[in-house]
Amino acid sequence: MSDATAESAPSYRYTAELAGQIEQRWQEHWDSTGTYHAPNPVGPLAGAVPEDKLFVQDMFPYPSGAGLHVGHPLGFIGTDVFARYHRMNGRNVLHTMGFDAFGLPAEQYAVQTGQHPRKTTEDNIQTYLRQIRRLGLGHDERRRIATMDPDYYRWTQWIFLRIFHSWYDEKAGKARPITELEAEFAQGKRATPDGRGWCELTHAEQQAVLNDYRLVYLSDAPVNWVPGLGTVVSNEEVTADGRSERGNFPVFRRNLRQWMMRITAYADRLIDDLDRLEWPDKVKAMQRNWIGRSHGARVSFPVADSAIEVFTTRPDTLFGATYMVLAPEHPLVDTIAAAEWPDDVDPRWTTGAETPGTAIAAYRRAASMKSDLDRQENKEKTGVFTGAYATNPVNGASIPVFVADYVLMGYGTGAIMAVPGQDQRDWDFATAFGLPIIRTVAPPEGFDGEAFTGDGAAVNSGFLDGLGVDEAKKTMIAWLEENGHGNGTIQYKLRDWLFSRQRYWGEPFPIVYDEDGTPVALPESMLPVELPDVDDYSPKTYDPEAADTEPSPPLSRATDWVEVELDLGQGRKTYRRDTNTMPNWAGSCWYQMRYVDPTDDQRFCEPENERYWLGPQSPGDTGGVDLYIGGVEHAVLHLLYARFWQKVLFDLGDVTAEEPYRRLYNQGMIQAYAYTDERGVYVEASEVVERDGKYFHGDRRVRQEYGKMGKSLRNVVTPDEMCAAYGADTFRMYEMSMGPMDVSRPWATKDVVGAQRFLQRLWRNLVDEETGETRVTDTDPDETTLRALHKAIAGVHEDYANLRYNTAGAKLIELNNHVTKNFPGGAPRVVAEAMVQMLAPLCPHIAEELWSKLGGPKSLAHGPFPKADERYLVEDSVEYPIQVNGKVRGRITVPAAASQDEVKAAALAEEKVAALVGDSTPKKVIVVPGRLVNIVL
RNA sequence: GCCCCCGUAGCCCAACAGGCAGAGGCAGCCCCCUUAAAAGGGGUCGAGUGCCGGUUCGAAUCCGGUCGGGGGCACCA
Repeated sequence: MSDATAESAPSYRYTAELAGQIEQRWQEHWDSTGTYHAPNPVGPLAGAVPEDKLFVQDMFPYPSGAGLHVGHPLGFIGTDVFARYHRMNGRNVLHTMGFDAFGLPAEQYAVQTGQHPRKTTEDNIQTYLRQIRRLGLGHDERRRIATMDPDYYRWTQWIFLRIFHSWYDEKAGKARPITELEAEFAQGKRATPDGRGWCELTHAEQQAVLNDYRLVYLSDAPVNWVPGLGTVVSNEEVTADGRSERGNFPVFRRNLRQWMMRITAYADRLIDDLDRLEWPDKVKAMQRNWIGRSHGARVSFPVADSAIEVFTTRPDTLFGATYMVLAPEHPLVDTIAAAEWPDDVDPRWTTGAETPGTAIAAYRRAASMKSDLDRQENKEKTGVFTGAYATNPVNGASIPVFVADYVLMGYGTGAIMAVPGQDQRDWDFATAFGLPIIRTVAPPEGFDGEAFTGDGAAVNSGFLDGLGVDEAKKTMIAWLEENGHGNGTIQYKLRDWLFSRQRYWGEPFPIVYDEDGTPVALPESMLPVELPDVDDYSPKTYDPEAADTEPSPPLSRATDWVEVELDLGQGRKTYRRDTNTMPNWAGSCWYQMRYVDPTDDQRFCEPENERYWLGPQSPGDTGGVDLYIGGVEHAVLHLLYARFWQKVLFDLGDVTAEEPYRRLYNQGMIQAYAYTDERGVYVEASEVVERDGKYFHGDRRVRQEYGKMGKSLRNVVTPDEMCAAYGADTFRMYEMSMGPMDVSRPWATKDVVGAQRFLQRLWRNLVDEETGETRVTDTDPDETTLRALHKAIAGVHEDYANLRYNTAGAKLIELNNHVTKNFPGGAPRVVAEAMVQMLAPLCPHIAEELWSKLGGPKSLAHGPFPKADERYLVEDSVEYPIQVNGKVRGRITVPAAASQDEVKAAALAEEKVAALVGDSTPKKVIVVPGRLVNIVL
């Protein structure tokens, strides 16, 4: 048998080939028997549902052309193990995966090749499906969805209309149907903006009023226009240096008529409800930071006939406001600017210009030409005096008003009161311009910094003197409100969500415009509004720097589609369709609900099914997906938008869950080494060898880098290669044992063999490699083995439940090593069965195969899973290490039931310890039950 | 600049809630099987927890400082 070639491994050794056969066979079996179908309470997928359910979800992938590398499935396998563990323990588990199918790459490919994005995307989806099927993921494939399917985006459009037909009632603190607002106007319960009666307004005027309340509304406010992409993008899609996240093009602020989602109405709830979620602190912090709630006051500073409104978080420092600053774009700049400089003007304030007017114009021009990057990198304070003076309301002081670009139009009121004593930016400006600095909070003794931002007693502040910062703020706000100079207020960084894109490959808006240009919502019966075919998929793109260009979306050129004749209740009329598409985030804002009811054509999700899978599980619970795994890169965008939609639908009574994702878990990134040669060109990482700590590609010395896996770095390893070389179970086992799920770590192909060897050993303990027959025995395992077994069972339960797959795997290896060592003739049946059951969540195929070899009745997918017997978890006797002054000096073994005094006596009697203690009396003897004894001399 | 996370054998990682630093894997070393080979079998070696200080009978674990790595935000008033 052993004298032939390399093929001469025993016929039933668990090799990659055998693993592959087993895996394919079981995948087909699962498929054909619908093993992972999870029944719904009602509807097409209805079945008998256990009360105990679990909804596990992966952040669904955008199917890119490159397919998956080994980093992608980490989370997919993680959710699968979790799902399998709970399914085996009797829960009704919903786990599936769909595709975030709209997106720019397919559209760009279409622009280049003319291939319809749908075709590209469908092909890519097939690749993804092939790859994930090979991994043996237990998905309910009946629930697969793709956001580009009209059956799916019909409901995305439907939800858009629900939001469109709603407004936020601040008093009630929730969204309500817009018809109720309209009724309030019509009944005169609510005044129109200009005081006319509702009936006196034209239809278009009425609609314009309602537009200002709708949760999704048309706005002419400044948006981020990216000529290089030919589209606008949201604030969240603009990087810190003012460029587009996609394509890295310059972004320009332009006033364009666009759809906005009134996410700001939910700012408080989006922040406050974070406390109710089981999410990583890091993600919560990022969301809080993004929403940026700050408490403070609005204060009005009179200047000539008008007044400058400022927002400040430090009203307690008002007495130290020695000047004011307006953003260059602030509308009041022109109003208040003086015609001439005052006689004694500081030359630093004028930039040498003849008049304030010319100085301001020059400064504005210079500011507008500075890119955001320049403004950021160059923090030198610049500015120019307006020639005007404002009055500080607390003390009547006359303070100069400047224009400076360190104040941003986009935050607060675009104007500030400057308190150099308590704000470093103001300090810097004041120093550069020779402005007075008044401290209003006493810094601690020995403070040698500039602006002091800490807590302390108020000074130079009239009626605030002596108060701490918090108390002083309250007192000042009360004073401002009493005297009509301002009021306490809350400011947010969060802006409304720009919701239109000038692209082809996205959801069309279910909106048409009438002859007045008033938007009209299409009735539900006309959904979906399907994407028309076009000749040219590209929006008109421009020179990236051409700020003054206009968006021209591809749909606007589908003239037959744009112009429609419809009867929308006023007889047949011609309307124009909205030619924008929704942003890529729309489809992922609600997909968990469609997973629940993927084939329902009456509702986006049947209420009973929603309540069962996503509803609150206890009073105060937010509801939502039980476990949501994905990368931390979606911390703000997707997760904030999805929470917002969820809350609107909750307010409208469409869903019972207040939050989409009750528990969130971020998987770590699998990174990899990459190598560059002397020219800096990447070489194939798999061909690099290490010699004496140096790296070589052939004979050439190469340099090692560490980072993401990517085609351009030539360091991609695919799950396909790994499955071919080792089998899917080995690959799964390896990925899960590399470390905790949330830790990023380097990929190491050479380590995969460890997982392979484990499975081979386990297989060999149960199966004769020569004959394929089982070799389990019916002998009763000894006490030690039973203890090892039940300890493993208890530990593995806990590890699986807490996503600690690396330690669960280690415990299985440990147990298997015990079997190898103690049962060379084959594993005792009870141990073998439990081991296979415990292995199943991690390595489902080999577990199924072994289970059936052991005579298990059917698939292991729904259990059983072993339970630990308490009897074997408690020890009869315990070994105590004896420390003398904290160092281990000896050991004793005593019955587990021994009292502390008995343990103490035994410890002191121990030979080596007794020698050390000698005649002296120990100061203290500490007995930690079950752990150790420490004798302090 | 502000905020957050992480530093344990050559490498990836364990150590429940302060209690014997090691569960597991890779690599190394030794032995076995083999004409030979290894994705074969058995065994074995290996760090005092980045550094300094504190609390404690006892610190990888808690506290303060410091160094190194990673991430987020960034003229947000």
